[in-house]
Amino acid sequence: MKEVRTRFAPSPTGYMHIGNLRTALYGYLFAKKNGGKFILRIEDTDSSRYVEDAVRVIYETLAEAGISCDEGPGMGGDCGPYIQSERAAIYKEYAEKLVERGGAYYCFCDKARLDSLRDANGVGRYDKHCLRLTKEGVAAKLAAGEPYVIRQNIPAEGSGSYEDLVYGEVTVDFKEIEDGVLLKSDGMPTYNFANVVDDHLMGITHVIRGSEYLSSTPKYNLIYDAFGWERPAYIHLPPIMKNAREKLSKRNGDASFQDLVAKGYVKEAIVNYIALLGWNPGDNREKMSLSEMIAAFSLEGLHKSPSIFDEPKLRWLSGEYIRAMSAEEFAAAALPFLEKSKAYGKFDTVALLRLVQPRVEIFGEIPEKLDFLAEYGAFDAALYGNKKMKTDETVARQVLPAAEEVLRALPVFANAEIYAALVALAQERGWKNGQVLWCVRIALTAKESTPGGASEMAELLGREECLARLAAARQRLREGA
RNA sequence: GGCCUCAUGGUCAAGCGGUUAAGACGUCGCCCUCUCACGGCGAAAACCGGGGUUCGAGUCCCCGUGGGGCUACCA
Repeated sequence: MKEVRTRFAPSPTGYMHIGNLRTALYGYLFAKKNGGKFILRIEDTDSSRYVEDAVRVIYETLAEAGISCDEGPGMGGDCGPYIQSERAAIYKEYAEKLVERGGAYYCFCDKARLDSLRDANGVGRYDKHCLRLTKEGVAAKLAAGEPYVIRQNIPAEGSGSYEDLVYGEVTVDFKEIEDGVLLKSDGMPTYNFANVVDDHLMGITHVIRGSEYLSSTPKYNLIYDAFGWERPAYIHLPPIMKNAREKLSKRNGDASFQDLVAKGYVKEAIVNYIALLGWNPGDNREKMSLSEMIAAFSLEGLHKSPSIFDEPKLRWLSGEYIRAMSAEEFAAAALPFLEKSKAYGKFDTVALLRLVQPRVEIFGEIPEKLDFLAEYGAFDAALYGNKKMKTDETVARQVLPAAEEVLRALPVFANAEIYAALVALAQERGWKNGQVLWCVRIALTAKESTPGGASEMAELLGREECLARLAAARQRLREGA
């Protein structure tokens, strides 16, 4: 059995969007599942669309996603170069061969003539005008230096069929296909030609790409056939949608992998989630590592219909990853986000992390969860009111001074001790635990909800700060009365 | 417009002729609980429509409807 070789062939036009990344991921999973190779190829034949830095973004994104390439630009491999703009001579050579084999022909028509072939709606197809040129005629024009393109010679009759591994049999009538340009007048190939030549030369066995190529694949097969090359297996993938009618795209301002990482989603969770968009492992597993995905990957699990990117579910999965992290792993990943919090540096970092780990789903939530610690100030006394805790401003007026005394006298100022002391105080004075704990927590934090209870907040703040805040809160209550 | 293609809860998605139509996210409720969160339990929620085929159809076929794609010297 031949070694499986798949490729990811992005064009460097900007961001690496989620759909693209999923295509890369499936190509990688399929190759690795079958003990094969995963190749990266840069499709930059359209110089007008080249975006500076885009290649770097592709490398970085793949690396961050944990997808490693076996061959590619700067990575070695026997089928290079892996950047199409560096392969121009190869395409020219093969285009000329294809002409000799009758699969293509020179075309010298200018834009005006091409435009005249189209109706008001821009619909119309090339009329094979230049196919009628004699060999000598072509040679003469070439010698005269006339600009030209090479067009594919699509049969006038018949149809092309192939078996897509996810969509099944696809058939397209040749009369639906135009004699498209294979080699542009600037000497560069179009995607329609370069992808075939490269996939063949690079030994690609399984072409994995978006479903937008579903109906143009028959014309690629015509090229394989004209050269006498073996056709690869095709695996077309449905798009990932933003909603029912719009594709996820940079144009729509939708998040890229990098954007999601910047928002604080766990990288592994993003990769895990997009793997699940259009594929399932055959059981109910959802949280899977890359190696588990490789082991479970199968074409049977691929879906045909588009799927909508659901950020809430990604959030949940990211949260699952965060909760599964060790404290050290969490600290390492969370620190850049923690540093943006106003509380950072003012309190014990380890304690801050411990508070927040079970309470965030993405790292980006960390600052907002902790900022209040450093923003303590006057607050509405109505915050003391909570019907379930059976507490209000009046209760607070009694509780706070007593709590202050207890905390001042406490020998060890730590969570468990503080909690025990406050509960004991409640017992002693006939208050409900909640009345004491709620009032103290509110006085200490000025927040209705906090990432931790009264005793945890107290420990974090430290005795001195607690006493100061309690005193201040008590003072305000007095003024309010 | 023509051609290709898709169609199970709000979302992801199991199902491959006979099921009380899984599961997950989200939503709601309850429990746990020093608030929040975590965790536990539970609920509501789906086969796009119409024809066939069949004893029997979410599952097969046809038509319609709706979505996506292609129809470039973009990929």
